[in-house]
Amino acid sequence: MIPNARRAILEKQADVAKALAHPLRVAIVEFLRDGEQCVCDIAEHLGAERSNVSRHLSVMVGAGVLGCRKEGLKVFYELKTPCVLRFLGCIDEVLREHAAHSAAMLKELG
Amino acid sequence: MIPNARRAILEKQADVAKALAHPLRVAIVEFLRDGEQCVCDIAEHLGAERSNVSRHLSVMVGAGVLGCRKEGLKVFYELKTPCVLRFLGCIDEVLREHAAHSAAMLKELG
DNA sequence: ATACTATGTGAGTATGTGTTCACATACTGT
DNA sequence: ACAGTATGTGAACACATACTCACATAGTAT
Repeated sequence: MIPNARRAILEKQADVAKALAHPLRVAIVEFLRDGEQCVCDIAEHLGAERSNVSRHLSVMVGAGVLGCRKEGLKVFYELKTPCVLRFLGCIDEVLREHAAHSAAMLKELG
Repeated sequence: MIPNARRAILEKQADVAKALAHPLRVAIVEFLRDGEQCVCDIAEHLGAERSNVSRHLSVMVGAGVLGCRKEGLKVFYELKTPCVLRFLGCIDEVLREHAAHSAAMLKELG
């Protein structure tokens, strides 16, 4: 049985993972790899609706993954910690491992 | 605009993140830190329904995060790569950063 | 064979999420 | 003041997800 305090932390941990649990959000994080960007440029880069991008961005801000800064009309979003990129690195490692395993299975079948 | 091949990869990356995007699944990964466990022991440890745990486990297997092994009546699940734990480490780092920022805000207010 | 245990799955329901549209807000510039 | 641009948000809808229950399957043991 898991104590109550632990459950609260588990939820926060899951929220951070959720922040990356959508293709557009992964793409946004990668686009922000080289520095802050405004909503309109992010939306154009993704080829997505601005209002939709705005929502995805606020999800990630809420989880603590992104920070933002207002400047005139525009709002610039940036990665809040570089470890988010290592995060993506871990994901890719899982995918590579998964792909390697599938390839081995295929070879096994002949 | 994002090319089609890239979109497919983004979905897989998001699926891996999704695999960790639930409190029970985070708890399962942490429980498997020290080695494989069967469904019934995982369910008991979490205080959750077996059928529910079984579903969560197959989500993670599908994403390439877990692997499983049958032995008699029981099925043992284990982490497929140690990088999943570094994954959790990154999450905790985001949370610490987030908490530190909130604490600084509070101090700012006096 | 029967009884028992561990696991997985179909169906149904409740809840959450993603997307779009229209509109509100906030700032810039004339 | 006005027009124009960037961003955010409420409402509505479609869709996905989580959970529970009941049941099926597969293995063990007597």
